[in-house]
Amino acid sequence: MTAENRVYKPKAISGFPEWLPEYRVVELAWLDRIRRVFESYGFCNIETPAVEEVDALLAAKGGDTQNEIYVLERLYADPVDEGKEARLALHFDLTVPMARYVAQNFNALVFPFKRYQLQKSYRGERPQKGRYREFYQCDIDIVNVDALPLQCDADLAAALLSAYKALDIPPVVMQLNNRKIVTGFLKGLGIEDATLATRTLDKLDKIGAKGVTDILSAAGIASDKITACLGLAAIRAHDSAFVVQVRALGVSHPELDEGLDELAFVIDQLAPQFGTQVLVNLGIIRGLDYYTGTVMEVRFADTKTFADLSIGGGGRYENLASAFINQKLPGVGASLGLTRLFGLLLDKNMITPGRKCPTDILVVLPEEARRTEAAATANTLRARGFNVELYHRDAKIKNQLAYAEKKNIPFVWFPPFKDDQPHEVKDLTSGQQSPADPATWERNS
RNA sequence: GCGGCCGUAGCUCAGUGGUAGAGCGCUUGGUUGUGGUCCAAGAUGCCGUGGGUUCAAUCCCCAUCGGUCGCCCCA
Repeated sequence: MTAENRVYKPKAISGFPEWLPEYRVVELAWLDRIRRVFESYGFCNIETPAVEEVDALLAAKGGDTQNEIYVLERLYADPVDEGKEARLALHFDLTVPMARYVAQNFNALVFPFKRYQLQKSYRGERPQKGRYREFYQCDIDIVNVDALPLQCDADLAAALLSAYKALDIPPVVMQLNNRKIVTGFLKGLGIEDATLATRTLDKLDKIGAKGVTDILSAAGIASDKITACLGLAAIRAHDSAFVVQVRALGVSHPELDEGLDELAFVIDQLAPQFGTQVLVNLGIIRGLDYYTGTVMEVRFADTKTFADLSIGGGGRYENLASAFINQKLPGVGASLGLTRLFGLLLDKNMITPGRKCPTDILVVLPEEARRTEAAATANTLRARGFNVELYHRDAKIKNQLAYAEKKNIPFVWFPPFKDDQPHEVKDLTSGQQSPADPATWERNS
């Protein structure tokens, strides 16, 4: 082995998934179906650049996402240019770019603005199960000026859940809550540090009631208040029956009342269409601080098989674009985590692979002297809408057939091997072969 | 940013202090124009990288890089 034929051994870059053609074709089909569902609810598509200005991302930051931002730089940047151009970074979600887009095109858009985006997002974090550094997000949002009717929360949740239902995946459940219920409840109890309390309650499933109690009592919260919080977080319902259960805890606050009314409205809108696929779960909080009302989270119904990973979610935000425009723009948005969803199912061998190539017909090359003729046959078939490959070299028929077999090409076309011989087509599934005319042949003839 | 485990052929993995193997895959052949099976032959490895211990390291020790799982946070 000499230095010159030494290869750079390729390796997978952790967190940047890529699939084989037979799986990519499935992913593409899913993207198509999701798109169809979103459009069926009247959402229009936009695409924003992979990058935003760093300052724009930071201005609208939500949570701790800023330390996950990938910054763009030139490998050999000219020091003279330094500082002349705004620093760019890859977007970590699609909500911030959308907010910037809405602010920028404010006069040209019609409100309420309903849009979807199917694009990749980038996060510089340590990858692990179900977590990627480059991943598809299928985002839908509704944004309006000044006020956004609660009906939009229900519509958006319906559009999101319908997208999952359009895919060949195990059953999912959408869990719903309203931030105002949680914050109002905490205020009613007189708990000051709402952030700590909500964040801790959000981990209830993971660390258990004891874990939550330990953390909250260490923060100086009285045990009867902790018990009340745990009682709230334990409430589940498929309809507005949860309101009575919350009232029974004996806490009252105007914000709590507001949240209860809102969530009751949303669940009553969704229950007739989705039944038990929507679930009020007052233990769902979600991390992002900018949510102010409805929050939703989608998971597989079978939490044992798929861990308890969220495969999508979103919520209501009162003023998303305040960093970009002096207008009040409330919205509701959600994201379907396609890459996570796909990756989880792939791990479990639950994705049925598609074909390895789109080719419908392989045209056999009988011998070099008949190449022009065979190429003409291929073109005739292409013109009629078939996906056609002409075998790429003069080879034994056996090899040409084996190629078709390996690539899952369903039909092999035999042009004449001798003058005055008819064309023949072979169905590789059945093995049957019969004379055919390239100008008139149909698949199921 | 922190912790656990792991790095041997394209893939999945065995293995030994004296420089390596299997299965799958790949290439070719089993004659004249026909695949999947079967049979035969063949190619492919700085045993992640750097240092240390040793007569000798793929194996032991250290470091480093990479992978993976978890914490944090999130789709």
